Amino acid sequence: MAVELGVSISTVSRALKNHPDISPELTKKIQDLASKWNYTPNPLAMGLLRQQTRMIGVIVPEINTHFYSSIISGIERVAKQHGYFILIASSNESVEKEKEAVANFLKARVEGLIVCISQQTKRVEHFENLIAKNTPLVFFDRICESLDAPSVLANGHDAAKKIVHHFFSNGCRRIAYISGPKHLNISQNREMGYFDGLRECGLDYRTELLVNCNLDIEAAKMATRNLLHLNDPPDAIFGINDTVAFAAMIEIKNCGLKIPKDVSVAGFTDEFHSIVVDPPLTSVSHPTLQMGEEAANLFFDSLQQNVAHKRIILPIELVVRASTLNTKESI
Amino acid sequence: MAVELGVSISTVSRALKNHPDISPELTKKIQDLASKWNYTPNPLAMGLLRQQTRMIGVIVPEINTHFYSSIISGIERVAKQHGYFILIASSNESVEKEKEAVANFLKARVEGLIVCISQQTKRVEHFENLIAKNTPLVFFDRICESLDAPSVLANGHDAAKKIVHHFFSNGCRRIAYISGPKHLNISQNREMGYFDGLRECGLDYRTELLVNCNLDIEAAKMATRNLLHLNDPPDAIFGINDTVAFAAMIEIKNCGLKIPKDVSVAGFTDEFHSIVVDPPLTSVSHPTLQMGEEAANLFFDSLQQNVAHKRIILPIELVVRASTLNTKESI
DNA sequence: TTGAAAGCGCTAACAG
DNA sequence: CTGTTAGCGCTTTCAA
Repeated sequence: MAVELGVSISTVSRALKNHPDISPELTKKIQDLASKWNYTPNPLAMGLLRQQTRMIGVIVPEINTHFYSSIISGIERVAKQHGYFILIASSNESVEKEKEAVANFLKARVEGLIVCISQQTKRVEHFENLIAKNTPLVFFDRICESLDAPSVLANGHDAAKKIVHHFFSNGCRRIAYISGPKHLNISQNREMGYFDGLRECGLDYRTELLVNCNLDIEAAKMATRNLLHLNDPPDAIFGINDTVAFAAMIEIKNCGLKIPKDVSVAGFTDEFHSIVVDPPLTSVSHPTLQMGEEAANLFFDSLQQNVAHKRIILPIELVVRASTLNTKESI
Repeated sequence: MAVELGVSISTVSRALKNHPDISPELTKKIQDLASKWNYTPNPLAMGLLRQQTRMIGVIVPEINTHFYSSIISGIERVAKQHGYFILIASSNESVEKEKEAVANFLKARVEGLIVCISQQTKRVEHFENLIAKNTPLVFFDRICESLDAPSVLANGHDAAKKIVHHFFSNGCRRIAYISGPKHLNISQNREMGYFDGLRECGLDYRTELLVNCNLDIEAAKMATRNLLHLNDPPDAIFGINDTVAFAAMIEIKNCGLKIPKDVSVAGFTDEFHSIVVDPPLTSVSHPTLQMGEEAANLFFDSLQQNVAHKRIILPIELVVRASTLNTKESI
């Protein structure tokens, strides 16, 4: 401490925060010395005193996908504005790892959590505990419907509906949807949109064209293969996310079929990857950065407990590219 | 504290760490109560006492790319094994943001840093300071050659050489290399490999076929366009990383040329994206997860200061796919 | 075998 | 205007 070179310890503390009680000259002298030694207050001491760590725990199913890593970017950006750091853990789609991550974060005394639940997560005691303890908790994308917590989602219902309409107006009549695990809200929302879309287009819902599969490449490839081997195979496939959409594209090509001539494909995907695949993929924009930012905003809102638990539903936009642009013979 | 329900505060502390001085029964009683209340020691108090935070700062140019996010995964994995957390900041390829991140991490009292420098970074005082203060510092992928710090790299020299040889044996004779900023070690290493490869194949180095560009999509597209508009345009392009390789693919197609018939393409890319583009991209495997793990290992080595500063060079592997498989007419 | 007390770095009453 | 003191939660000598 700068005690040595002037006065007492608390004077320094006060001077550093421009306390009006300290004489301007002294204040200046102390501040100069502090910046010369580039002193910064020890956050551990502060944290201990105030019982706050200025850290947020973030749990995602995977770190190394564009989707989650851009959401993390978004969270990081607003966390930084508030002078907070984020700690990141990935559940690898496993409930056990998710629970473990929650426990670790609690040990580390994060001030709250921002999470996207794992594919496996059905029981949610580990989150109920947090809510009971009044720990700020925000969900994004995949949320726990049973829990009263703030959350951010993309409008999957609208997305699926728009895609069905788009397929229909390009002549597709046997529209398939590869969905995720049934219990996930994202699966359900998009399913509802799919149903509504079909109905509005006057198409019948055919059970075999809606498949639920795990959200990984292999499962999605398998699902695609099964669809293509139906007696009356689909002429369009909508994938619940980019993993699924890309897997479907790979598999369609493997079967010697052409996109979009034989099968149209669309999915939820980010700009860059949609362009880079061939043919460019018609997709619904996933507003990832914004989702991260909104999630972080909700987090800081609930830190200050100044709001009811909001659910933010982000609008999506259909971006039409070559993977669906065709006129099917059935027209 | 569990003082209330038994004895004194230091007894509890000891019991929790199975100190031999405490009677077994008391120990058990205390531990039971602790786990019932699920007590965990406050890391802030511990940190304050021991002057350690068990946090590592990680700085990457971007979070939301597969390359960096998988490296982060790798770092996270071994950090977790050591009971450490990682804090992440992205420089967005800007030196200023990089410096800011270093300063923030220092304020947060991380125990050290693991970093991949930004594209802009030429002057490195902000890192020299760390080394002077004996703060553990590890570089990966893009390193500061002038600094004596442990680091992990992929073998870019070997990669470039292998790619040139592969191009050559498929009949390519006008092999271009789109490199990054000259001052980056990754640009240089791959350039050297490019030169060596050309020499070994008996090809002349032609200045106009080696271009340095910034590592973003637009710059890479522009560089590709320029190459394609040469009087004697290349019949093969090697991109320094995936951003560049994909940008080149997009641009080649935009010009109405076929891959690989007119121009072969290869780059440094991860498995998944290489497969998903069309045609599948011949590429050098980027051992990202491993790079992250090794970086973290080096970090913990230098925390215990028990080693000389190592440089780890990870082997790479050429994976041949359709983007280069052809027989050029010149054969 | 256990308790008391100091101290990690800092802030904020409370005194002067 | 400035100094003293207590205390945030914990470990660790030093005493008992």
